[in-house]
Amino acid sequence: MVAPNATLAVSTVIFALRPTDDPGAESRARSLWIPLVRRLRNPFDNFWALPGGPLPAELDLRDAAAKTVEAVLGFAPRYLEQLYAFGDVDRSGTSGERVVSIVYWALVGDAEARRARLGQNVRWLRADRLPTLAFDHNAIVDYALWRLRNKVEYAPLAQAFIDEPFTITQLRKVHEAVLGRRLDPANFRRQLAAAGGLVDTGEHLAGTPHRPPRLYRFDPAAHRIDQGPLAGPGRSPS
Amino acid sequence: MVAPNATLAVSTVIFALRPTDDPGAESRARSLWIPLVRRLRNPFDNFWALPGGPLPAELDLRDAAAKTVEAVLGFAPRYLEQLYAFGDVDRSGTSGERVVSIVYWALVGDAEARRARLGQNVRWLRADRLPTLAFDHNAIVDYALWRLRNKVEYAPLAQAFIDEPFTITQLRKVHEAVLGRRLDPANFRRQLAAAGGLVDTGEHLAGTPHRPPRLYRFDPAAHRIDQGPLAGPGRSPS
DNA sequence: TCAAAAGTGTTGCCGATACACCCATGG
DNA sequence: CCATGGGTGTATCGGCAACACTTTTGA
Repeated sequence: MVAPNATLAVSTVIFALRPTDDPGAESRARSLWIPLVRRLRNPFDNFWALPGGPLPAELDLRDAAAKTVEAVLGFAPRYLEQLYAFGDVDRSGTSGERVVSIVYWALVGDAEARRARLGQNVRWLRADRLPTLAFDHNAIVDYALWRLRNKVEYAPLAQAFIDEPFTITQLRKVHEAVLGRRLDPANFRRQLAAAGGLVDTGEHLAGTPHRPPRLYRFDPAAHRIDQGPLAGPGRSPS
Repeated sequence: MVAPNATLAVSTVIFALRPTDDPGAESRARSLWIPLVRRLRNPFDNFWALPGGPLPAELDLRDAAAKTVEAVLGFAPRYLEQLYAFGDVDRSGTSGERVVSIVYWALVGDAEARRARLGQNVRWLRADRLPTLAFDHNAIVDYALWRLRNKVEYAPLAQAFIDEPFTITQLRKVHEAVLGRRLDPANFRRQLAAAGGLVDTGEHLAGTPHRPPRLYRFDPAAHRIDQGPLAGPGRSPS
């Protein structure tokens, strides 16, 4: 038997799509936000930090991350994937004890995030305009953002942000918010159809000022999202 | 201060290219091999396992993985990247204590691997024909193999297996061994040139029974390989 | 009937593949 | 001069981006 040799923490970068809330932006524009927790002790007292904590002995890593999301927002994430393990000796600051953090990233639904009641020391902050965070958390968020922006282009992640049924344009707006650029509606539609898994409900969204768009769902069987090496089938070894 | 809550281990999947050593195969064919360590105690007594051990308090995660390679083979890896953190509660077997393993994967040079003197309880095994290993190590190796085969197609990994200078064909043979399929020599050459970083030494390899092929190097400045979120520049956030 | 979004069609470009072909050397 | 691998050229295919165009609704 070997003695424990470091504190193991699990933290989570939780992404939600929320109104941009910017003086210059359009009123309906949305962007990526992250809930962060204010630290109440040193090191980094009063700095914002990723939610998380020591790994509970009875939980798998993934379950610990899911539990963090529940604790912060009150509901489960729609998507959850391990990001990276950060464990440099000096990452707790010069005087702190050594902590190895296994970081997950999560996506939560639009409607749920709107309803969430955040605790006293929790606040939503824009993912791309963060202040200096505690520890190495700025670098961690940047990496999670990079991963999200990459993966959304080839995996069906965007569906996690919105409810079913949805219109193609709603899904496109999610992609545009994540990627930060406009996408061609015609080509987006074709790519989406080619990827498979899209199911036409036959219904249409009413009340728009223009032609009513079709409403779609995703086929739950097809295109399950890979969330790690043991979650196959998907991109992982079969 | 929080009490340590689990044993943290670092293990490494070390890939080397070695002669296939198969009755049916061509004499010059090569394939992927991994050094494994025989366990000398329960659980999984006498099973083969990935090299590694508890995280030393004074080492970064990456350095711990590099040190494992040194300990097993006697030299440093040419490439090293974090693979995944495995930490399910029951992964140590039903009776074991909980261990969270942060797994790295490494590539080592051809010539160095040939010279390596393995210890008593270490042996090279074919990566794609492994027996049942200890713990969840079969799944880990499969995931590392999947990652290697993916990444070799878009990142300059193959150079890690061979010495400079090299011929295009030598590099192509590495790709073919890793991917397990033939590649078109003409197209491989063009893809490689388009990727950039290839430097013609102006010299030629003599002694072949046919037209002497050109010898190349890689430009060390260009195309540094991304080995994680903090190793930029590369595919990570800049 | 007009504005604007939904949805379809068409074209051109670029990269990858397949494969024809010439080059250079040892035997 | 022949066999063999080194190396270059080229036709074709398919995916993707750009954008023209038609459809459908509310106002």
